[in-house]
Amino acid sequence: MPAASTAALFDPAASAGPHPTLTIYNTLSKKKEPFETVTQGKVGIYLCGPTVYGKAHIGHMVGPVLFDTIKRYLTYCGYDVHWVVNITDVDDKLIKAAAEQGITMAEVADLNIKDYDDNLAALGVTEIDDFPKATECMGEIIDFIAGLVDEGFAYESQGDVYFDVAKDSGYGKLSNRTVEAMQGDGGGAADRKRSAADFALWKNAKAGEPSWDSPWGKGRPGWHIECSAMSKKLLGETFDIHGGGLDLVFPHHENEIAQSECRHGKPMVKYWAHNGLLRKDAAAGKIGGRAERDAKEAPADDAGGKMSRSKGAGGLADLIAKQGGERIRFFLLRTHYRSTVLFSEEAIEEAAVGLETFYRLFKRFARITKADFYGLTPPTSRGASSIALGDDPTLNAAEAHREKFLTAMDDDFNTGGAIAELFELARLTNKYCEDRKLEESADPADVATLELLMTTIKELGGILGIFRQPPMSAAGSDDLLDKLMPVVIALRADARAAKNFAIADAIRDGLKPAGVTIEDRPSGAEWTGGGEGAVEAVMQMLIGLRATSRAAKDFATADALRDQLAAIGVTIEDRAGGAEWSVSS
RNA sequence: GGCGUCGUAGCCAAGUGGCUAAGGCAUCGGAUUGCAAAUCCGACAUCGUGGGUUCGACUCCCACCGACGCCUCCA
Repeated sequence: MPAASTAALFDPAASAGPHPTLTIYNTLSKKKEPFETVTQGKVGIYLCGPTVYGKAHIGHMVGPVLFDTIKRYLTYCGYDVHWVVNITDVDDKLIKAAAEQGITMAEVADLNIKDYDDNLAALGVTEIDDFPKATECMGEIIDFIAGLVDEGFAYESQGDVYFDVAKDSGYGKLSNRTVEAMQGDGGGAADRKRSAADFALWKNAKAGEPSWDSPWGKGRPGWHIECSAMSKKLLGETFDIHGGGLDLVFPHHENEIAQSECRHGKPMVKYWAHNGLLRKDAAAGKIGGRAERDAKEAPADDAGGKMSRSKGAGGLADLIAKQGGERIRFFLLRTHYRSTVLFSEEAIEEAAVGLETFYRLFKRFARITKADFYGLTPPTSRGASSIALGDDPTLNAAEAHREKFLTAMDDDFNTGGAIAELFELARLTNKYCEDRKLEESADPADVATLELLMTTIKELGGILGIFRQPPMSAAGSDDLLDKLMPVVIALRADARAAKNFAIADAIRDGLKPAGVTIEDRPSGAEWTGGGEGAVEAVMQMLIGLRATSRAAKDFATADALRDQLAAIGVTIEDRAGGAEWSVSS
């Protein structure tokens, strides 16, 4: 691959022209294009964020996770990236929600912004530079509209201001439609518009609505204008990448282009990048879509089992609390961003099985080297691989996988293809540990090689925004379980040493209902799992084991069990109807 | 109706005009293990249907079938 070396050498800060290997799909041209920035070395990204009238759903996270990954990758490639995500905090639905809840629109917004931020943090979305709110950019918005009116691209009508679509010869180019083909009836404001396709830049305030002073009287901005005004303010009149869900192509982004390009007389955006939408199942529409909302608002007639609104889906925050953000992020990144993804908890859990392979490898690394995977510090730029090609076939293979990972990312951010290389790297590393029997003895050279392999995994995982820190355990940690398990393991080790495999196996099997798995290692057993109800299940297993031992007159085991539990403050009392356990504080 | 996207093994999912069609999950063998688990090795697809272009297509074109999105708020 001759391209790899030149790609590694390309320095966006120092070199002009397109990136030699990186391509990005552009919705406007409908093809992949070489990536070339507006300003040498710098990238401006604008992502349409949420309208914060309600709690976020999983669909709202696709764009942020994707663009967080894109920013990480571009930064890794040497670009100086500035990423903006806007918050729409003035809108009909917010006004409605405020009225229903008896609080102000700003309070509705604050509540939901908090929820949104928490969700982003949990998914490892940490790279957003600016979070502008529409209400905080009112001056820029009004100026923008005034400019359009002055130049004849917009007109006032009864306190509203509309964009005059007929004045924009390019209108429809993003969503590939003609003004004639627009079938809308113009909505409720049709009588105030020159054409049904015209859209509101400014809406006259109705009584009791939040409003701002403007040259056209009190009112508030239309939906699309804030993005034109805020992107101009923060990224300039022409910037590099504009993102959002595919459902925003029309009318939102079409209207943004119309406003900005008529106002500035130059292209607004170089690359329009749209992510695919999430669906619940093959026959359902997108998550959070109209069909879903209609179902939610429909009267509750559970009788027929219409659609799947019952199954305790819970909110996004609940999902994150249950699954953990890294699983969700990994799940989203497995699929190409422009694809539709069928979303379900089962699908997340299946993806999580693969993720566990990495977590086990991290533990294996710690076992061998006594070092913490999360403490490794990989190179942060593309040109600086930690691996130098040489005679070691394992390292050479690892570097080849690294190159393939980067090639996949270069190809329109193909995270799915990139993840495959991560698995290859894990396999290679496990095999290295296996072949060299590193768990038995590892000389410094072996450890050094192993560290290079693990560092590469950390480096590439970091680009995807994963493996940056230990994942939160699925259901929170449980102190008592942490104390209990060493006792269980010691008990089992004794049994194994005494070749009492019946007891050893009974312990391991008895742990399954608790969701706890034991893995025997030369260096001792390790356990994973747990979760809600695990402590009770483990205790019941121990109580059962003790009863069995006593019945078999194996008082040594029974007593050892009770004594060791007592040592950690857990007492077992034998009662007529069975044993009870309690914790002394 | 208009404009788009998509259809790859049991499931999820990359990718390519000709070289072994990635990877994950599941399954089945083998190594390893007291037995397991984990790990490693191996097995497992001719790419929706029908045509066309081509020396050659899963990859390009056409038609059809099916799914989904947008055309109204929407990540």
